[in-house]
Amino acid sequence: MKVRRATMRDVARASGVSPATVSFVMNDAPDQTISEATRDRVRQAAADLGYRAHPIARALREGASRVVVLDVGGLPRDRVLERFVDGLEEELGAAGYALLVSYSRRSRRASIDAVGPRAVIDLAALYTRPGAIADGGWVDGMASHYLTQIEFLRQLGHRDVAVAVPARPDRFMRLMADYVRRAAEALGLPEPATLPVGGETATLAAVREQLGRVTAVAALTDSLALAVLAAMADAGASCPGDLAVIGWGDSAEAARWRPPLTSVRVDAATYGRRLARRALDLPADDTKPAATRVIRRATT
Amino acid sequence: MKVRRATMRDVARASGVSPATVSFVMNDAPDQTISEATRDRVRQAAADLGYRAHPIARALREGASRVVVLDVGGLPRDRVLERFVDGLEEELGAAGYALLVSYSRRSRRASIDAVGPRAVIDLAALYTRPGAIADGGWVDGMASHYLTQIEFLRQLGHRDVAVAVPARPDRFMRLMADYVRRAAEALGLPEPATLPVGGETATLAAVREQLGRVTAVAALTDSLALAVLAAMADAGASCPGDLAVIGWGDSAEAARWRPPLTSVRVDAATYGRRLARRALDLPADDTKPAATRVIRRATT
DNA sequence: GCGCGTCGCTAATTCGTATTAGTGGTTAAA
DNA sequence: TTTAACCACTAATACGAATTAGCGACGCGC
Repeated sequence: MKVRRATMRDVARASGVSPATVSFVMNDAPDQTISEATRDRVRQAAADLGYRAHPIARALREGASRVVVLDVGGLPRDRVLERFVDGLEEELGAAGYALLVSYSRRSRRASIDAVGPRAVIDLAALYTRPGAIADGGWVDGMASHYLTQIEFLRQLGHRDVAVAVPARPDRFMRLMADYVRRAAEALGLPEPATLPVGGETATLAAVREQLGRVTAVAALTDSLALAVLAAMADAGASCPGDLAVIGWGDSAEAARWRPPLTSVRVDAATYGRRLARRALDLPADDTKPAATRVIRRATT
Repeated sequence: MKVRRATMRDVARASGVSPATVSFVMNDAPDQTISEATRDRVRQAAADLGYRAHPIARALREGASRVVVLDVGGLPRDRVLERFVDGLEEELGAAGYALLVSYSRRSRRASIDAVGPRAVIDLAALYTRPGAIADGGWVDGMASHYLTQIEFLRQLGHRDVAVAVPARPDRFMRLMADYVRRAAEALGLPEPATLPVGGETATLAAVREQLGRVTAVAALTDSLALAVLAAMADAGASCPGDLAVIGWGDSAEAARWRPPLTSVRVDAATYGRRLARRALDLPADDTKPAATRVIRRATT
C-alpha cells in the first residue's frame, strides 16, 4: 500500500533525460542552458509523477536542511512573540525555508541537531550576549520600545516610577529592566524603583510598599501588569488614581481587564521579517516597522 | 576557521577498523559480535574526535529523521498545551527523538516536509477526524474533562448553563462545545445555551442576553471565561451572585483575575507522554494521568 | 582430515539529491 | 582554416551513515 515516492531518477527516465538535467530544470540552475522543449518535458513528467525533491537527501548534499530553527528559550510566550514568529515564518517561507520553533528549555541541543538547520536563531542569546547583533534593529529596538513606555508616563507628568519585574528574573528580563532604567535616565527621571512580582502575597506586599512612593508602574510584560492590578485591587488602591499602570505587549487580556490596561503595542511581525532576512544572509529589506505606540486605556 | 566535523570514516581510521565496525559499535548492533577491546578503541577514538553521527545522513539512510513534529494548528496556545508539549518532549527525548512544534497555520506542509520527520502528530486532526485514535486516552479525555467541568456546576445546584464559545469557532472548538453539550445531557441537565464571545460589545450583548436565563457559564477556555468576566463587570453583574463562571485549563491569569477564576486543571503532561509513546509505536506506559479536577476560586 | 559453525570483522551498496567536469556538435571570430 | 566560444546536455561523484553479504581464521565433531 505504501507508494514509493518518485525520485529524480524516475523523472529522468520518464522524460528521457539524465538526472542531472532534471535537477537543473527543477532548480532553475542559472549557469545551465536547457532548451525550453526539454524544460517542458521534464516539468510535465515531474508533475505527472508528483515528484518533489526529497528534503533529506537535499539536506545531505547541501550540508544543511532548508530549515531555520528559532530557539525561544525562556522568553515570555506572549502575543509579541507570536507576532514575531508569524513575521519570521512568512519571510522564510517566501524564500523556500521552513521555520521550526523550539520552546524547550531542556532538549534544545537534541532537537536542533536532529534537523540540521541552515541557521539557528537563539533569541535569548541574541539579547543577552552583548554585541551579538551588528544591525541594532531588533535588540536596540527593545530599548526603544521601553523608552516609548517610559516617555508616555513622563508626558502624563509622572516622575517617580516603579518597574514591575519577575521576582526571579532571568537574564532576558534583567536586560529589559535595564533598558527601562536607562530610558528613565535618558528622560531625566529619578532612578525607578523595582517592584518584584512573585506569589500573590509577595506581590501584594511589594505593591503596598510602593503606594505613595511612586505614582506609576511600568511593567515589563502585560502579564506582570495584570498581577500588579490584581494586587492593587486586593489592597483597595484605585487605578490610576493611586497608581497608574502601563503594560507591554498589548496582550488580549490587557483589554479585558477591568479597568482595561494601557499597554505598548509593537510591530513585532515586521521585526520578525527583518530577522528572517538576516538569518538567511539576504539583503536587508527596506520596509520599516510601524512605530511603536501606546494603546491608552483606563489604567493611566 | 570552520572545523569539519568528524565522520564515521575519521573514527574508523583513528581506531584502525572499518567504518562498518564503527557504526556497529556506536549503535550497539545486536546481531554483531565485536570484541570488547575493539569496542573500547572505537569508543575512545570517537570521544577523542568528538564524533557524533550526522543526523541528516542518518535520516537519509533510515528514511526519516529522528524527529517528531507536533502540528498544533489553530489550537489555543494555553498552559494546557504547554504542559502537553512538555510531556511529549520529555518522553520523546528519552527515546532519542526530538520534538519540533509547528505553530503555523500556513506553511505547515513546507516545514513538515523539510525535516522528514519520523511521525507527525496533527493535533487538530486528532480531535476533529472521528476515530483518528483508537486508544481513547486523550481524545475521550477531553470529553471527560469537560464532563468534570459541568458536573462541578451541577453539584453546586446549577441547572441552566451557558457554554462560552468563540464567536467564530473552528472545528476544534465546535467539537469541544459538543462535548459540553453531551456532558449536560449525560448529567440530566437541560440543553445548554450558547454564549458567543467576540468583540467587546458583542460579548457584552451576549452576556446581557443570558443574565437571568442561566445561572452559570462554562467556558471552553480560560481566555473565554475572562472575556465573560470583563463583560459582566461592564454590565454591572455580580459574580457568582448573578452568574457563576468556570474556565478550563487553569491558566496563570485565572488565579490573578479579580475575582479569581475557578477553572479545570488537567494533567496534560502525562497525556503528552502517552501520546509520545504511541507516536513512536512503543508499548503503552502504565502511568495514569492525575485525575482532572476543579480548582475552585471565587467565581463559582 | 574434512565439513560445519562461530567469531570478529570488512567491502560494497544504498538512500536521493546537487554539482563538477566534460562531451560532441554547431557557429562566430581571426 | 584554425581557434574559440557556446549550446544542450550527460557521467560521475560526493554528502555520511546503516546494513547486507561475505571472508578468513579458528575450534569442534566425526
